[in-house]
Amino acid sequence: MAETIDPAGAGGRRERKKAATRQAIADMALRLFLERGYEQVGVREIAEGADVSVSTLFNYFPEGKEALVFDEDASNEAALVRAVTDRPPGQSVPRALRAYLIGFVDSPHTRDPRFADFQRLIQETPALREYSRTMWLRHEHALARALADQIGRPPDDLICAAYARFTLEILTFAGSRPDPVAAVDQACLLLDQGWTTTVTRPTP
Amino acid sequence: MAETIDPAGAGGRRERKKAATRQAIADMALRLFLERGYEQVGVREIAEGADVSVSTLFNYFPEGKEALVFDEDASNEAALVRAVTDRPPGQSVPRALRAYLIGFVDSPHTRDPRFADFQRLIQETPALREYSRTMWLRHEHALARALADQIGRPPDDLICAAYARFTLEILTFAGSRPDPVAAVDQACLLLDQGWTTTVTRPTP
DNA sequence: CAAGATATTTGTAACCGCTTCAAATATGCA
DNA sequence: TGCATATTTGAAGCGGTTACAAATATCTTG
Repeated sequence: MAETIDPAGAGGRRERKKAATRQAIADMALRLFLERGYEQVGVREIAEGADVSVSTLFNYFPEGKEALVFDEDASNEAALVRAVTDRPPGQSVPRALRAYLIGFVDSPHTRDPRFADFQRLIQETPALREYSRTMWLRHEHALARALADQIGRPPDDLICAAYARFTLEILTFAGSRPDPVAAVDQACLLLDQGWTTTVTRPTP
Repeated sequence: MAETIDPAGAGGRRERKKAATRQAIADMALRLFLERGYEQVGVREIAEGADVSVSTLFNYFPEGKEALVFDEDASNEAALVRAVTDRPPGQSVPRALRAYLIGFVDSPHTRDPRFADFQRLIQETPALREYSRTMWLRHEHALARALADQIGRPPDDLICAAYARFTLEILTFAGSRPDPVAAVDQACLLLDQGWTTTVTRPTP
């Protein structure tokens, strides 16, 4: 089959070149997007700038133009779920999630001015906003199941599903606000009440 | 200037023809979409079927292909806001909104099989789901202001904004569920708690 | 009703994102 | 070295969308 073993990480020359090419494309894309705006830069131009053909570009990013921006961003699902399951003892689920969400809008990484530009680009570009939200919302099921598991309800429990959806939606909401940290805070407060009072009751 | 007075409704021959053309386009589009699926039908074919040029089609629907499906749907903002402001005395805001939302997923209109097909088309087509949600979310600001107004907080109050966003998001959430009525119900329950306990406190 | 001012429709050409495909080209390996 | 396999490439094309100028239809006014 494909893939001669090549254990753990970057081995052959081939792999290295591939990684470099991918990087070159993503870098050029982001550079141009930040310079002149997402819509003002064509995929042909990016390919040109990265010195590859358009075919190659799409070979590396089959998910489309938007994906060029989110290369190696890939917020991972495991961490989200762990935030719930591995929370310090005594800490409530809403608290744990709040802490996790706050990390996205207020952390050392967030205060890097380059990250601010990046964030602004996404927020200003509807296509990127949508794409970002869609990616993030992919974790809905996993979160819902984790929540249900925590309180001993069936994996498809409606309350858990709704709470998961809303929780994830908090980030998109916050992103559209002048003060994202405050927004996350208030939105969490809102959901917190509903969760605790609803969950401490028996299943309907 | 433009528009000789022409009070209240359909006057000249021109207006009538325009309305007819628009209708013909939208009808043909929906017919084909339902028959063979949104992605399997090209805009050129729709124009052909409605006996207009592609230019004309886009002249009537500059918002793009998706808009062909939502012609004269246009859920109106006024009704949403009124659901809050004109609610029966003694009824809470969450109750009023719940009733309004339930109307979307459970009403005589909803049980028309043609509407079910329509709904299924949207739900099955990512582009249409997105478009629909975006349209619906346009009312966020109006709802948030109405809410703030009801409880005497500043128009840009964060809790009101969050509550408005989540409330509107309920419909998209419900749409993705096997039993939308139950979903609306549970989601409303969740938000209800947060609203009442948060709102009955003084501004932070 | 004839004209002229306006609005609408049309065809054409083109751009953009994206896909397909077969022909190079590069790489890894025996 | 030579062959199998990956990768890259260019060209051609599709579907959505826009720009534009040339027809065509409608309305208005004399």
